[in-house]
Amino acid sequence: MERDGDAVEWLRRVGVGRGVRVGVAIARGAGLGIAGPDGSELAVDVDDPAAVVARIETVLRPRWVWWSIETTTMLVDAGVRIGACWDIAVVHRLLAGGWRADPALVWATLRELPLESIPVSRPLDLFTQAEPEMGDPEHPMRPDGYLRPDWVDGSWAERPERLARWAGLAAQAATLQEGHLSTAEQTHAVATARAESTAELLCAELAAGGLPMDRDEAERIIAGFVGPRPRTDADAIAARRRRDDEVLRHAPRGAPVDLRNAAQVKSMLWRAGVDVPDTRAWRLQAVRDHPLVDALLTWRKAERIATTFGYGWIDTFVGTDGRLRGQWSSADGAAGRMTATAGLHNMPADLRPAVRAEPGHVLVRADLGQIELRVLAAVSGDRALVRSTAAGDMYAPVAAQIGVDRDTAKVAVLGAMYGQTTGHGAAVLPRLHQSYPAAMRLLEAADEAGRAGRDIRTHGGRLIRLGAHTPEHDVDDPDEAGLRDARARAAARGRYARNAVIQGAAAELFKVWAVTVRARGAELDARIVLCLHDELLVHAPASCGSAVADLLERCLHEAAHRWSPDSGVHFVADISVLERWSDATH
DNA sequence: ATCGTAGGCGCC
DNA sequence: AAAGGGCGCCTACGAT
Repeated sequence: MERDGDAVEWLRRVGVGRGVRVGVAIARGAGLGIAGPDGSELAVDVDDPAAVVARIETVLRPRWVWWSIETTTMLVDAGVRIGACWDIAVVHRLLAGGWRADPALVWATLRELPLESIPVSRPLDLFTQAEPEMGDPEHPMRPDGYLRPDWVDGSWAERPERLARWAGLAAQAATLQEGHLSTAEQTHAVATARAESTAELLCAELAAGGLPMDRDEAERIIAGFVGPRPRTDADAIAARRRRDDEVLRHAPRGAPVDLRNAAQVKSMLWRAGVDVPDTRAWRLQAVRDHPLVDALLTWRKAERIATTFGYGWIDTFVGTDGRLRGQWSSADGAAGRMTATAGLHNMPADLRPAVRAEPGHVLVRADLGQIELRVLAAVSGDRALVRSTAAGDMYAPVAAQIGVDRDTAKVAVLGAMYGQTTGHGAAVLPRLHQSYPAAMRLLEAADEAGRAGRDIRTHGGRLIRLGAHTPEHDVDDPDEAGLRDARARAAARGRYARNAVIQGAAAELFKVWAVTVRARGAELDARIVLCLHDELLVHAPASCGSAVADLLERCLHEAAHRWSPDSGVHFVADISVLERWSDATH
């Protein structure tokens, strides 16, 4: 191991250039460690490790390898703009499923050591003895192959030499992970791993940057639903009372009703002559001509604003700079879609006029058209379905092919992807099978795996864990209700798996698109400010609006090619340059 | 008092 | 015969 020296020169010497993986470990106040592709390590004792990383990034543009989100956050907070990374925790979740992805588990998994025996550090007390040291405590790995618990718990960050070894270990872990990905049956799992890693970086930037909001406009919209901002608690209670009374004055006389209690609402409706199995909005919509029901539905909408997207929401999540900030996760625990808190992913359409470009800027919005159906074509390779992706509106050729109207075709296709087999769609399901056999087989195979409790992988190689669930035939001696229950659960797992292969693959393509836009948009000063499953919102200088729109389109085709090079599937996006998010013609 | 669950609803 | 997936966030309620 070397110490200090010029990091850029050292990395050049060990063969690092654009896209070459470089292990890195940083800790404020303790410097940084970096590791080259040949296994050599360099310890750098500096006060500002982020600045060193930034300089290396500018000159060499490597692919940074790190253990987890802490490094990502530290660099983003320091304002360092990283081009490409390999996030070991993110790749571990992709390969192995589950959420836990700390270095001890990742390393034991990669070394194929028993996971039950991963050592943990226990505080010393009267009943435990200090463990005898195994091997050299200055090295992160014990002779038995496991990582030292004290290193995992944070002593890797104590000195530059340790940081260098930690970085070297990260580089080794990434190489092992790449090996596993390459031998998986998925051909493009390595590309997915890279994109998923960089998506995690994008998430840190989204959390730091936020979504530009027009606070006054947001408050105006909220006021329209729930009245002006209450000045006192008594004010708030009175306003709430007034909203409740608008519903209750239509209610039959009798016991007082708490509108926030579904059971009481249901019985109130029954007393008013409305008999419903539950009080969900889509069910009540059918009987909206009843004044009580209409008042209740109006109340629910306002209540949503009052409780979730009201003044409190603004105060909590919109900063003084007018940016709405939440936490972002690059892959949920199920199929791997991005998630966000602070209402970023479920902001009511009514509030979207308040999402607005800053002065001198525009929002460029792009959303993918029929992404799940196109993804189904790509992952199944169904020849007929792939051909129909040439159309801007895929449902047109599909409807023509199976001989039904467009709406029926759409319901049938969505039903097949989500596991719904009743209603209009189910009737034409046999025709879907006839016309698109490979696509339907893929969905059925996933469904079957889900029912049987067999793990599956998405197109990009993400493990969907299904094995922890008991298959129905394994339940011993069930009673009738128990059997019905077990079957219902198995069917639910089937639907889950059926959906996961599509939703998960769509999420992978989306992230490749997003990180491509992130990379190519930098020179236009275009920043992604929102990712919404099939939609990107980019904030850019007004002079770049049309250039960014073109970029989004080009990046989509580049991403599709990278994610699924030989599928021949055509992806489409609806792209517009806007001042407000809501200005899009929809 | 703190926790998990259920019903509900927003978005995709 | 019947069966729609995911997420976050709210409230009420029952268990601990």
